[in-house]
Amino acid sequence: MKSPEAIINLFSQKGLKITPQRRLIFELLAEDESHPTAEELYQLVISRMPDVSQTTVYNTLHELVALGELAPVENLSEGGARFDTNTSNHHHLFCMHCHTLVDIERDFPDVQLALAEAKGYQIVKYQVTFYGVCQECQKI
Amino acid sequence: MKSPEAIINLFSQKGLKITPQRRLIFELLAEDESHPTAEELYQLVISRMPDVSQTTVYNTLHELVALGELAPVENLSEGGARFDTNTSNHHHLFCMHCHTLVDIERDFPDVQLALAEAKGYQIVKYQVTFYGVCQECQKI
DNA sequence: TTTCAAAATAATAATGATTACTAAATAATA
DNA sequence: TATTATTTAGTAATCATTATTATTTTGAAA
Repeated sequence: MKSPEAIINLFSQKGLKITPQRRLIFELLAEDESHPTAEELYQLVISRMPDVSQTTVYNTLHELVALGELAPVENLSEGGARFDTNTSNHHHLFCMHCHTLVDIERDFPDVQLALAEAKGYQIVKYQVTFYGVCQECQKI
Repeated sequence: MKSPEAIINLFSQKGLKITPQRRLIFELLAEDESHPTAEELYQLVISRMPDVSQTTVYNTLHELVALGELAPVENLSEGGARFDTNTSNHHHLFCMHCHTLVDIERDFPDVQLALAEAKGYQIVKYQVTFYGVCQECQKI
């Protein structure tokens, strides 16, 4: 995700206010690659600023998604929706055992649908998800 | 999905009982390609057999998934998890506007990760999802 | 066929994630 | 500094799903 400063500028431009709670959330997300759920982020937040409410976390996540700086991720794990701080088009590696999600920064240029195959859909993007078992879970 | 008769045999073999409710669910799913949610299937069910409970629908869906005859689908729409009656490895076309999901029966043989790219994961399968706008939604 | 144990059903309550609501606190601007 | 719109925390409400339980039904055995 963009730096906290960049996000702060964006929020200011849109007339959204900068609060200490939001500052902290921006900082936590800037260094995050774990595709956290709202709850996971909330736990992180209150470990540093104990009185922040869930509402604030949900609210800020929604603002970030609305601004296109954060993306909801399709996922199959429990515990709620996950968010991706990497909003560029990329792909995923999913551990079917522990539900960890890892980014893959590589293109698959041959993934193309012929016009007939697209069934009238106007294609915007595609996403490849690899399902497997991560190194840790293979040991178990 | 397999024919109702085939599913009935499977259930019998496993010691699961065949009820009129389950018969109906098997029939509805056999001819379904809409990737329904539990709720959507429940509505279909009660339109034909009004006293069936949600519990029964959820329960039967779970049994089918446990037997590998039905697959939960990753999805980004609201209204709960979707189920796929096509359990073979295939790909999807998703309308970002109306959230319709359509199967694509074609392979992308070049989607392969080199050992280093797999980051220690043991890959089981991969799934390509195309995001776009369906023909109906383009008109709006 | 009747009997019977195991399984399934319907109804209901409980849970977990998320959204809605609201009064009080705060940020940003004049 | 005063003002006003926004944000916050707390709470209740909602939606999808799971758990619980008493009753009913299935399917196999007598």
